[in-house]
Amino acid sequence: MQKYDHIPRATIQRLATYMQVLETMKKDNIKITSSEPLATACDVNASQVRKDLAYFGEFGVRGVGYYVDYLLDAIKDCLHANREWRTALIGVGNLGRALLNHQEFNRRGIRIVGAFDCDPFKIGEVAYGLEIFCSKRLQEKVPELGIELGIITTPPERAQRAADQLIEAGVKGILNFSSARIVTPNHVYIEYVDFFHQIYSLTFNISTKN
Amino acid sequence: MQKYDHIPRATIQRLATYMQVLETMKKDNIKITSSEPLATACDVNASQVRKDLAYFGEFGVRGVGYYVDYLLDAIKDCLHANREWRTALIGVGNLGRALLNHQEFNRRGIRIVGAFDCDPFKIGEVAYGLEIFCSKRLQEKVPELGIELGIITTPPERAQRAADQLIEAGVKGILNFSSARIVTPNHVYIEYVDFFHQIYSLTFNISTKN
DNA sequence: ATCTGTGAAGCGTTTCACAGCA
DNA sequence: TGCTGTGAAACGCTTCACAGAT
Repeated sequence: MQKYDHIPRATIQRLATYMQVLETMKKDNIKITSSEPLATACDVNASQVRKDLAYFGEFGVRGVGYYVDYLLDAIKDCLHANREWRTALIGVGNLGRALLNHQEFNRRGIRIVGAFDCDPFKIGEVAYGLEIFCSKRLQEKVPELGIELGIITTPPERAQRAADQLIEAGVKGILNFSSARIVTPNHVYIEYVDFFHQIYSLTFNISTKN
Repeated sequence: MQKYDHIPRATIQRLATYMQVLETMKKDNIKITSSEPLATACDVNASQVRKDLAYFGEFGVRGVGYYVDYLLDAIKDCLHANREWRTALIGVGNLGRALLNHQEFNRRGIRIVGAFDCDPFKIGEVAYGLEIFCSKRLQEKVPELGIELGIITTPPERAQRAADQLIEAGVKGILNFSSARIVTPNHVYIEYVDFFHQIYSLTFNISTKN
């Protein structure tokens, strides 16, 4: 797929942003765009957009720009966002339930097909159409349901154990919503969602820049 | 506070991570640490930790390391995380409700003191102890309640309008959970929380690195 | 004429290596 | 001796400037 062996992490993040903006353009029936408006919408430099895309191929037409539909598909291919990813969620508390009910996952091909928790009071309950299983059953359920991704929404003190269970069961990537840092082997990717980081970025900037 | 005029954005993000790790150490009754274990826990280089801290001051003791309590306080000061930030939330849907009920906000001094929505069926309802007001009343409520931050949990198509209302009412920073890109004037800071970016980072890495 | 794709330059962050201090 | 704090080197990402394509 890509032409280069290493692609900056920041490029991957931006591709996801371009995807979002292109989807909005598509909805607004915009057929053609170019690096300049795309860049403006994403708060980056126009050559940054072109360079990011160049890591993966040549998706534009010189003198014209980019066909929105085509570029959107191309970016989805780059990120492997154009297929389904079967996913397990561990920790059916407030946040877990909110995510189970979050329609955007389905719309984007992230299919949450298993819900797990270690609280005996929750096990067996059905939440948004999914039976809640004991976390110990990940071992059997991950292969059975063809699960590749895990989402952790447990309290922080249970996050590492949840991760260990996911890893042992064979998932390839973990999205961690708990505030705990987690150790994974090299072949299992981990990403953190901690919006307090962004909040502190706000409080820092507000307080510092006059 | 800080000794340098410009501090890398990445440094701020990492400080938030150090804070998290130090809080865990504090809970585990660890009194002294050093750049090496801190770095390992955060998946960064030890000199990165020292350099990040050096932007703000000298918080360590040569030959000894860092006193956990002291360093934690110092970092909180750097990020202005050691005071209350009165906050408004706009968009009381699933995600909005999950956040209103999220105890971590209180624990960290982010006080959500106003809930707003433009759906007439929701206005007047009480969600987790907060009466839901019409978004139009931000103008009056933001000064009245001393609100400085705004959290947007509306659907994407209403995000810009929500932001405009927050900005006009005088908030200084916005945390946007909707997938829409938002335009703000220079004096209003905006941060995006879009975990699909992280998901795509996972799907990309899983698919690419064999 | 216009906008992409890209080598090279510029710039900012990360890492190194070591002086400084307990 | 051990660990911090820091100038300097290394590195990688971003931006520029322009050749190339329509």
